[in-house]
Amino acid sequence: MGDDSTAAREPASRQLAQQLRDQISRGELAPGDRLPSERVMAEEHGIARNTAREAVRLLTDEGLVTAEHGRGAFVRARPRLMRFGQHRYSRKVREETGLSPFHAEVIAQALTPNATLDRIGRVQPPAHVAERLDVSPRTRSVVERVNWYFVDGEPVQIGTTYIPWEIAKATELASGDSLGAGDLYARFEDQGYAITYTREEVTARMPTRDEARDLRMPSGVPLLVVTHTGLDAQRRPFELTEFKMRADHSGLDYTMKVDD
Amino acid sequence: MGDDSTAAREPASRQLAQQLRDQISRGELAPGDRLPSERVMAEEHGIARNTAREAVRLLTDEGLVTAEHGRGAFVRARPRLMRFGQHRYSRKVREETGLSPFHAEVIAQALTPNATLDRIGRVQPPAHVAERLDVSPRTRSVVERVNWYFVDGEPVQIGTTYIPWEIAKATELASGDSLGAGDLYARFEDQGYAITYTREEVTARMPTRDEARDLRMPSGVPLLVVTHTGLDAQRRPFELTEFKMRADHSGLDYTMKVDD
DNA sequence: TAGTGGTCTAGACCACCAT
DNA sequence: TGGTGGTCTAGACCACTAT
Repeated sequence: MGDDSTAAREPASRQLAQQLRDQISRGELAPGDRLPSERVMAEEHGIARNTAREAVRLLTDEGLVTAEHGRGAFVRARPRLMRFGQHRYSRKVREETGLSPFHAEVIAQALTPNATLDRIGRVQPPAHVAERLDVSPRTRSVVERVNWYFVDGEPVQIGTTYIPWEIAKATELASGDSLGAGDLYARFEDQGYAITYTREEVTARMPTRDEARDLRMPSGVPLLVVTHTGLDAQRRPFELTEFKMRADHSGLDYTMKVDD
Repeated sequence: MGDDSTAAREPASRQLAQQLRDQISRGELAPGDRLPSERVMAEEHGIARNTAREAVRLLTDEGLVTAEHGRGAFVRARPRLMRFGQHRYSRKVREETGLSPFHAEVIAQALTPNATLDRIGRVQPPAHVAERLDVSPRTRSVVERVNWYFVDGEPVQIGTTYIPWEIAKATELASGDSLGAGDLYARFEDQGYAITYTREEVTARMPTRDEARDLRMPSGVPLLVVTHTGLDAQRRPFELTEFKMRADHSGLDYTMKVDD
């Protein structure tokens, strides 16, 4: 802060946190650098280790720093932000590359994508899914496909796709077999559902412990939750995917026409 | 957890946190309920107060609980989520209601909106703004308008709008006077810029201390950051607004046509 | 093995809120 | 005033990483 009378009223842990924040913003501590150890900072500032520890915690909660057990606390390097927009559903992209939207987007950024089908089954849809897909929530009437998405080997997104059973049955969409060229949306087109509109509902929240573990998320990183509904030319919904993305790796970028 | 061998390996603070999580998800602790005090939980579980405190902290970091100094720790009530979409820029909505996009949206949800112009000035645009507005970053060539948005008296969004000086000069856009009927986008239309396309870039991150204070954000709530660019029919950018929204109050809801 | 962060103890005092 | 969360101390042992 610089102002003595103000600083003196601040708890020691916050003063130390502010000092570290300043060093980071001035570049004295660069991304990837290790902070002094808690014990060292405690001794240097004449405070208890727990107080220094609290300072580091404040910074990890802000997403500025990540602590690694046994190694130290490091200034977070901002990974390249991948931006996903509505053109990931483009037919042209699909036909020209034969790739899924995710693969096309990641390759376009000169990184290495990978996706795996983690789980597939026939389930009762959650209420918000049933509502958007216009199916009954009380029957096992949708196929659920859980996909994990990786960039350079690191998991960055988990996508759960729900497809009405009437559409998916007797196709690769329900069987778990390879989806073939053009991936998911090409198979929908085979069934007469060409994706024409997409509704994207976006929220953010902190991950649960399980989500943080699955996506190897450092603390202080929120989850971006995108509920995507695929609609055909008649605006009939035929597919819903809920994406959970690490907000430090992924963002969204939509360009759309404004309603009249 | 229920599984002794697993639970025994979990630290006491996490075990207590999990127990509280379970009580919340079972409804035994309902939104708004106060948790037992740290001292009470410590005694009941035969642990130190700091250990019970750590359990509560884990829950606040997940956004499940908020602690209030001197009062207690409470199960967070999920406020109604407001959804903002591209129709907030609709000319029809504007002309029929005479309201700004924000006002129209909040009133539609039966809540009370309020917005104030906090600051206005002529500045050098930040690099990402200059790039998107296609103006030079080295001159004081954009008007910056900082608006605060309130729902039922609570601040929920801060929007910073940048307008090229050539467009804003000699209009209410630059003077800080009332914008009149139809608000911002009606004034752009006066200048020959009818909003036709909108580009919306969405990311999420934890708030800084200042942002958390300004928006009175409890810990464990991320910030949704939306960079909106307004484009006319020729896809010329004429305005950029960066919204910072409390992710627990606001979400986004876009429906758009998929690119060919 | 030495050094790091992760967890925990058993206290203490302060700041805030309700009564 | 008594109870709450917020901060702090001065230790301790454990779990993990690197050498």
